[in-house]
Amino acid sequence: MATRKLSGKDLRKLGFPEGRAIGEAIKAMDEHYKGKSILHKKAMLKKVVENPGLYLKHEAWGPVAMALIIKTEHNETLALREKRIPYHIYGADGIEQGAINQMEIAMKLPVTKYGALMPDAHQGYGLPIGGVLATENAVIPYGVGVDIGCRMCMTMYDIPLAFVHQNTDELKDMLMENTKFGQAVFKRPKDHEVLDRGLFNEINILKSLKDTAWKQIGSSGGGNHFVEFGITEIHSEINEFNLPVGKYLSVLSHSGSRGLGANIARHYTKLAMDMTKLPGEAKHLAWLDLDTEAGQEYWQAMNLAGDYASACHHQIHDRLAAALGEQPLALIENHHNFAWKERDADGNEIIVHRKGATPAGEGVLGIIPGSMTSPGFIVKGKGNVDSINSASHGAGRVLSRTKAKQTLSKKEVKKHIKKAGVTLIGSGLDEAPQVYKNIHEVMAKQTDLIDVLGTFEPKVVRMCGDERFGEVD
DNA sequence: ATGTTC
Repeated sequence: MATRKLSGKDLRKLGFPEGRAIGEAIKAMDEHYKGKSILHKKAMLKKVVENPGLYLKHEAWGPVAMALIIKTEHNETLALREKRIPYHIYGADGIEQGAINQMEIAMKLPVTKYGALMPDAHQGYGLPIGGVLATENAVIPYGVGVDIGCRMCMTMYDIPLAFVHQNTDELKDMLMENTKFGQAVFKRPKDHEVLDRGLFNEINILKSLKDTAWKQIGSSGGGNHFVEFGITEIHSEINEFNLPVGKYLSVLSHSGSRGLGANIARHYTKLAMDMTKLPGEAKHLAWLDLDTEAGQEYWQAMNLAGDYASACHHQIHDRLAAALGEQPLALIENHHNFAWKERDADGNEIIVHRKGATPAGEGVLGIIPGSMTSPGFIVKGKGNVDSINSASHGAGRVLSRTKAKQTLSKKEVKKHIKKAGVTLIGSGLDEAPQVYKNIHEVMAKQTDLIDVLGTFEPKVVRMCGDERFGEVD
């Protein structure tokens, strides 16, 4: 039987309204009706569009039915508050206007209770990167971000530092063999408990993502993600790791939840935008009420993506620990791009979105990376209410990716990296050290938010991209 | 950020 793909036009003819239902139906046919005849598909689509209520729990047609029903029931646009709630900005003089504008809009949402802008802030989608937003009983998918549960992880080892200087090539080989960037994945992915979670079989969108999750586990992705060897220096005799003051060979990684988190983010953002219509300038800040099924689903899926991101880091560090032939002395990990249930000063529950911001509650440990040629910092939160217990998640960009490619020269960047004594695999001009703010200046803006326990100096770095670019001549 | 447009 001939089977061609049905187009959006075909679906409109069958009575599908403009909007997300068409996309969901095309996806459902791709996933569940491949090989079925055109007549069969059309008959099924007609039944769903005429009576979506019957198909809400259907494995294949549930998302289509949901999109059809939402389309017809929720259409009123909600108004923003006339006046924004006041909020703290850390290091306003170093933050681009676009990021501040986005934060001002977020502070006018009817669900917003508190907000703060971190010193590494820059413009993003919806909430700026470096934005912290506390809401009441609502979660904003784009307040969390696309790379759900993206995080930092560091392990420290009892290995003489001379090893770093004498065995650069060996460390490079370890990174080449034990990390995967871009589209690359491991031929034999390691199993992990997170892949066995029942949730993968309970939520439709997760069913379709389980395979991707299995394939990509332990990989790093692209963009600003990295895995690097470097030297950690512990400054204080009193530290959470019970380590003597001194220097330690360390592994530092930055990456997130890969395709799993990206698809969860995309799916629930669309759902939120259908359910919560907002004025144009605020549309990407659409939220899901936590009392709704969609809100509960997102919350569970977000937490799963966070656990998956953690599992990826642990596999990266497990592989490198095995390559080094040592067990780590200590492990530090913290995530950003996430929403947490916390309490405000009055004891009320708030939903705290940290989109590119580090949790910094009292005594909470975290890592704030600089760039590949400047130090990162092991920090301990002070629990400052004005920042909603948060700090920056890095130095922040000063050059956009496009600007970086236009203005920087490969030769100059390579020279700068070589001069810093850093060995680089991969990367590109858009991730050159020059695209980031001076980390020392950023740290100076947040002394009220965190204490510094130690520093990390990158030595052998791997990022996504053209391997020949990173090679030092 | 992402098998980078339903």
